[in-house]
Amino acid sequence: MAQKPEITIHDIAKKLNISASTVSRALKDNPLISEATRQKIKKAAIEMGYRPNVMAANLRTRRTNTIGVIVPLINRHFFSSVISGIEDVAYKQGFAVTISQSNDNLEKESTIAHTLFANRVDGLILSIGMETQSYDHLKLFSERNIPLVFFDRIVDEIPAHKIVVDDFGGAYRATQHLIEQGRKKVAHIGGPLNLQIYAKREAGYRKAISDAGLQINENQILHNSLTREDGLNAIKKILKTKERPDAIFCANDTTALSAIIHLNEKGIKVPEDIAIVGFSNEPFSELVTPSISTIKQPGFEMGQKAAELLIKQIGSKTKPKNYETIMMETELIVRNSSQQK
Amino acid sequence: MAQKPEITIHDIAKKLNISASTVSRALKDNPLISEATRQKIKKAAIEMGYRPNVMAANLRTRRTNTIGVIVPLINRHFFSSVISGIEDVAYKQGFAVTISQSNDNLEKESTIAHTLFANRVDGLILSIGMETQSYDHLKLFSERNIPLVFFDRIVDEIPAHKIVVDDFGGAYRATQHLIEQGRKKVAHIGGPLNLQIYAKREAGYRKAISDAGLQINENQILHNSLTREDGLNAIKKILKTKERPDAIFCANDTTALSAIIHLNEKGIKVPEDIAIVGFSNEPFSELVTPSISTIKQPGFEMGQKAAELLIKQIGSKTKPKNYETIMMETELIVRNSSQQK
DNA sequence: TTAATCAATGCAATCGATTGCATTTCTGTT
DNA sequence: AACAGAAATGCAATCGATTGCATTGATTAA
Repeated sequence: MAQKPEITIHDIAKKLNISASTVSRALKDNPLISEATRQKIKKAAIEMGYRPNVMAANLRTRRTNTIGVIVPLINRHFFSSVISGIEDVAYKQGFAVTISQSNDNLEKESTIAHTLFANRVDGLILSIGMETQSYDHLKLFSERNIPLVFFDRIVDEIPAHKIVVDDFGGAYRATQHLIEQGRKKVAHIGGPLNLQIYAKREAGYRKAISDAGLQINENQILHNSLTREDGLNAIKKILKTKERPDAIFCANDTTALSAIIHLNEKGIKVPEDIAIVGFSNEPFSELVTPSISTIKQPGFEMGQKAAELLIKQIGSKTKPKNYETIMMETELIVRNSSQQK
Repeated sequence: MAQKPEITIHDIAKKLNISASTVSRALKDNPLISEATRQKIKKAAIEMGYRPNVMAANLRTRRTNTIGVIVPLINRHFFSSVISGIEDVAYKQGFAVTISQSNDNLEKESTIAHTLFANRVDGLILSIGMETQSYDHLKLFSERNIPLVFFDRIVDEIPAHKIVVDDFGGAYRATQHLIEQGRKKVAHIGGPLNLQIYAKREAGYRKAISDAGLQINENQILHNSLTREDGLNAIKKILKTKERPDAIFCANDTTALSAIIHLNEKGIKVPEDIAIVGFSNEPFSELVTPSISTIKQPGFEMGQKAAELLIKQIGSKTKPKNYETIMMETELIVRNSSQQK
């Protein structure tokens, strides 16, 4: 199949009447090799169209200089920001990054993890899917001491560095903001509680309500997978409850969007009748009418931090004695869905 | 560093007092191996926690079962749809997919291409970046007969299968639609002409105008990189021209969005004063007010098709005698930015 | 001049799985 | 019991780069 034959260091060696070891060293700028031969070898390598076979090198060195990244969905703004942050740091340090998406599907997540493991990535950065409640596919990595860094959707049970945002604080702040707008009955559309982030967002919401001396209506706290459709079902359900709320804190922007669209259609005014705050600052949140108040997460910086921690760990021979959990600050962005002009 | 030692087929072989070749064959379900030994070996493999070293196998077989994908930006809806389509087909056929983004930056695109090449991906699917005008990094692949499939932003000079949408037709249809709304002066915000897609969109636009017997105002055809900012500059420039247009065909939704937001701010009514059509059907296009009329591209299907063609090519020993260019249909979606209610 | 030192290069094993070919072990037939 | 043929297994080379150790040649010190 190959028309141009593969050129190996042996071919270069033969042509120059030297040994393959010398070629290998010269190409790696090993100082043992004299300047003259180095030049000669590099010149020949270029002329002959030499392309190193990374697989062979990796096999020998047991390193791939590759970082695996698994996210639920690559086209969520938050996740793609994190990926950009990871790439930013990784490329500068000479690591390649291979990105995969689990589609929030446990089976696919597991397949990907096994593939990355089998390909011997030097480390893994991931945010688990919504379905993920068993972690065998991740233990693979910890058992073999392959560095692992979680971000956002982390797993408590597995010791590793973790980068999270202050979900509790963000949710607290969001809810408090609604209360400051004079709202007394704040509902909540939340995510699956097996994911810590959603548990924390709900906790922050609850704390803000009780700190304000208000009542929680348990019928108006819903849990689902936070898709567009889930959001629609949730808002419908909420509207059917006895005491209609005057505000909703949504655990993501997608459900906030569903709610707004449905309320618009029903002629229920946002924010006058029902004020809404979302979470994540998806790009669309500023484009809808009314624009969505939301919590901004520093995705790019999280990615950078994750990559830094991972690469540091890859570089060190020993297991870190203690694992850090880094919590990044969030920011409340007030837009029209929660505040009257 | 590794606590659990790596288990190889040799370890299994030693333990069972058989040869490594038998182990290798058994694990690959080679029919040469008797059912009994196969069972025994698989059992031992699991017990001992064997994990195949893909690098070693790849080195030997010269295949990686991996497809590389390079796109300009992973968080564009169109591109992520294509990626999902690729994954859909690839995973079913046992291929891993590694995704990279060039950020429309030639240098990064080149680095990625070299990395993928060095890692011996079995094939490459890509859509080139806006800056890409030299193709040395892609010739790498064609020279070594590594299958290559382009989609959307293709390169004419390189022989390969290509999947495109009917940009000309889509643009023609979009412009025609504006004309059907009674518009006589249609401006165009276009992309860099070194990319065929933008050249074709412009051509379609021009054809529609001339077919309708209307005049083109060359001052009102602008070219830029189609970012949010570029769009803003473009609309400002257009508004300054002598004869203000009554419609704009934008080569993507992002610039359509910029235009709409700016016009909203200026109090110029969309679509009454200026009607707008975009391209790509980004998710936000239905969310803005007014919602953006646009051209929908079948991203998922394009990805599927690209993966199919690529995998077929990977499987065959010989170079295809002729390369296909598959053109997929687009669909005009009429929303409020171009049609009064 | 000789031994000691250093710089430059080469040898050969190694990483782990695969596979063409050789060899052993069975099975059935006469 | 002997043998052909099939079935199962083993041997050893191979993929291409890396690297510890040995060797060569050159330089310096004594």
